[in-house]
Amino acid sequence: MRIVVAECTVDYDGRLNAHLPMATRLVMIKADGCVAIHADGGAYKPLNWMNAPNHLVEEDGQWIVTNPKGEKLTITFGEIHFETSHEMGEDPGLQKDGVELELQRLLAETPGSMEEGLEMIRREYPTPIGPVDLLCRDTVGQVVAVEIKRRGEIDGVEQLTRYLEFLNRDERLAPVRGLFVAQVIKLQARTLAEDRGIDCIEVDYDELRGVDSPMLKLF
Amino acid sequence: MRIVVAECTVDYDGRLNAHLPMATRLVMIKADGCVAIHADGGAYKPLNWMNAPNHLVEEDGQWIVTNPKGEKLTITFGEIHFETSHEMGEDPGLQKDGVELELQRLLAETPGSMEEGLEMIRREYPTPIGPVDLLCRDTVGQVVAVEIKRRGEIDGVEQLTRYLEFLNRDERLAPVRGLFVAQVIKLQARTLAEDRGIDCIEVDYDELRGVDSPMLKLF
DNA sequence: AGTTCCATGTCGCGG
DNA sequence: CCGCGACGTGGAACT
Repeated sequence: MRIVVAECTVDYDGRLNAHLPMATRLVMIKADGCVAIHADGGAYKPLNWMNAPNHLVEEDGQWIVTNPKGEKLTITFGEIHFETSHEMGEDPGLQKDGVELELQRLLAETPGSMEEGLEMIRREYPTPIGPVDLLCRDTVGQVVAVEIKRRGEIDGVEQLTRYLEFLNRDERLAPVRGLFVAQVIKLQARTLAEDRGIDCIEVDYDELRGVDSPMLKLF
Repeated sequence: MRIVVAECTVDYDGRLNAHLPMATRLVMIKADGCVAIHADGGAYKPLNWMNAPNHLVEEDGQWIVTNPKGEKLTITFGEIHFETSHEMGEDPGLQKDGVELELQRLLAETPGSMEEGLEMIRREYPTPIGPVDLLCRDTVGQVVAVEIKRRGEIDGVEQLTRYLEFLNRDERLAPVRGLFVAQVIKLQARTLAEDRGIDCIEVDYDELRGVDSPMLKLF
């Protein structure tokens, strides 16, 4: 990784056009050739960047970065305050825990934890406007469409409503009932859901992991 | 801005849990206190980060970064290869060109480019739930509500649907027809739109700019 | 401060 | 490779 702290102006010409006036910034070039220009504040997102793969030409106090998509980034340097370079090697990568897919997997394994006696028909059940997270059947034989979110907001209710509309056109399934499941459901989402006859359930991630644990296999 | 190149492990405990094994990385601390950890490849996005405002405690080869939301980032250092610090001052910021507002302006000037004979009634036509991008009238005198996006997705169709619901309550306008315009319209959005009787049109930005160009003023 | 919506989103998965 | 949806979405504009 090459690191430069310098006065510079930057011009991006690609999906849109953007310009940065002369100021002191950090320019970072990673081993794979991607370039990022950071200000000393704001956020983790750089002011401007070019992702790999791309081609870098250095000339005359200017770097011209181009990529196969036809985007172009031009960095014009003024005073260079500092420059260094380091070999860092491959990164082992990030390990994540506790995201939506995990939640869906856990619930698919124990549908009864959402509602007594609920049974899985299929995960990711396809509709013309996208897959329903879970399709289940309840104790009286009615089909239940389940939408799972980590955080239950209005968008999720809208999504489930659309699925129900399509599913209910299928006479082999209708009438289909909706079930909105999340770790936390916001009041507005709950209100809208209940207004549409959709049930809401909050689930606890750690508890689910417990229910799902190998411990149970002891009994 | 403080820049450190070092061996480190990182643990994030907040909206989810994440862990980075020991490896050489770049740790960046900006003047506003935000922290980002970069590998030497991938994209511009850091492997892990904490946005301002937050609180940094240095102790014992460890940095512990916390924020008011209760998130916590722990960086544990091994060998430190390099460290420096620079004052960079306030950044003048990015100037952009060619986003959604521009698209709306161009289409408002040449409504006929969306549909033959279409005429503008008003831009940003107000409704109780927000302004409709364009309100037009077609060749047979019917009112047309236009929603413009750079990328046409399902959310945009929902938005237009809500507008139409309100507009059609106004007997001076009803019946109002919907028109969904974007540079690219995704299949699912198109499916939903057409299911609701909303027409979809894809427009080309460069072509519009051409139609709108000062060249035309020569004739 | 809370909410909504855009983004050069990025990222990962499945066809 | 493209399409599609989630994301610690982030970040800005607006209420």
